[in-house]
Amino acid sequence: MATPSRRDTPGALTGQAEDYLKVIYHLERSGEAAATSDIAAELGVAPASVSGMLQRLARLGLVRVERYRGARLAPPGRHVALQLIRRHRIIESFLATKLGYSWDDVHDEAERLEHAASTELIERMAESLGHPTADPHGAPIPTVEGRVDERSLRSIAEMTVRETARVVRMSDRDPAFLRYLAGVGLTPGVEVTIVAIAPFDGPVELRIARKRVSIGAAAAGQVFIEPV
Amino acid sequence: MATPSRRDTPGALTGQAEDYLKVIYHLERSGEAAATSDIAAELGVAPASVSGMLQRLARLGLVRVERYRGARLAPPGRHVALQLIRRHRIIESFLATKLGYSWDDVHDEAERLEHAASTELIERMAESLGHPTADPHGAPIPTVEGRVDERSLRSIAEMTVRETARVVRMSDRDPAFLRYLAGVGLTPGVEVTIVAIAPFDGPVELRIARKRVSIGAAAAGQVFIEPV
DNA sequence: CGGAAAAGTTAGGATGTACTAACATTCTGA
DNA sequence: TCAGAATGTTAGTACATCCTAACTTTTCCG
Repeated sequence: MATPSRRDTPGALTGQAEDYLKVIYHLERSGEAAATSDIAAELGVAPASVSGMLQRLARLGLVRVERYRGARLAPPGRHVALQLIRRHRIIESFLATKLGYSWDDVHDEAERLEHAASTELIERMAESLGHPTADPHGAPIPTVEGRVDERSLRSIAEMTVRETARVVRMSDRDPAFLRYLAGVGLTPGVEVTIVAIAPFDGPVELRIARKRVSIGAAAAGQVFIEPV
Repeated sequence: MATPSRRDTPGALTGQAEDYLKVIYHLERSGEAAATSDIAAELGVAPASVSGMLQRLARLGLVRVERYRGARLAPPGRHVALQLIRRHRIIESFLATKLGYSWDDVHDEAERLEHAASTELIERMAESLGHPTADPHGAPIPTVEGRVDERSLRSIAEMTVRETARVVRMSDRDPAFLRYLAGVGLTPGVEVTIVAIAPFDGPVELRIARKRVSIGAAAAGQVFIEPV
């Protein structure tokens, strides 16, 4: 009856500590070390809590911290983060494909399940989905070995007039944003052509499957594309 | 990125506290208040830890404790326990039916997921299964309102020679025990007829689908039946 | 360049949960 | 019945995590 620990790998971490590693992973993608205040903002905790946790994670060999200068993942920490991201994206795919969740609604559920699901469950889900390589928002799913295609993609905001490209992915964080995108027809896989770009960060007008839509510059910067 | 809390209902409990309520629910089915040491044994914690937790749960109005005499669930605690059991059994059914888990292997996974899954996920699973009323081990699934058919069933050990009955359920706790039962053909739904009962708690010989098998008295006491 | 603002850390405390050791109560059997 | 066994509780401690308040370091701008 006691809740069994999920951890199949040695060195059990709590879900909290795991979340820190995931956040550091994402922040670090900018190239800079993850800043204490950014981690705090991302997790919704006080900066002081982050300082404390970073010391613990450093003691465990999961991150390298330079005092006053932020944190970077050590290889074992990176591995944990990548497996968590794998879990997250497989769960999102499963919920959307097998349980009728809409793509804007899968994030929070996955955020909780990724800490509780066993590796066996994750792999069974992956198998029942035919081992997908991207989640419903187009984010690439790391392999069991921790390989992931993290090319930095161009966004719609970086396209030029008359250019055509295929939408690859978008952030999964804000359900309302995702619903908006789906509403105007922007989902992974569709082709878009830039019709016009208003100056001074103005809206971008584009064609999606014969329809004209106009989206704000901020939104355009959150939708990533690749050459057709 | 912060792990969102599962709790849709007010008064969030941790998974640990929830486990205590579930254990008390099961122990209380005997009619007696749940004893500190029994709760401790079930959860794998020290009796002192149970005393502490019972005080907290009592303060929250979830259990009623009589010092030195054990705990009983208060109505709100009973509700939490029943919903947890509903979650557990729906998850077990889902894993077995939709993800190819074997019935002896679903318990631990469900034990962790029941604390992390949202009510929405549970209801989507239930729906995709056609709203099952029993889990793979034959245990009844409480309704959303908290109703559950908890008749106390007779076990094979209480049958008499030449009597025939249908297997309804068995304990889901020990995977090896479940594999053994499946091996001799004892699964929910099959009919058994008692051929002989050795005296002094000796083995019970029975016929299952034309085959003769002999099981120990202890095992016979763990397999529950109803009249055909 | 130097002081104020921003960012980060430490100190000290709260909560939930666990432990062991010591003490208290209840049960049980001769 | 009553003493020892069994059971339960309290006290004191530990750890993970959070907080606020006070302090330190870094950054930035006039």
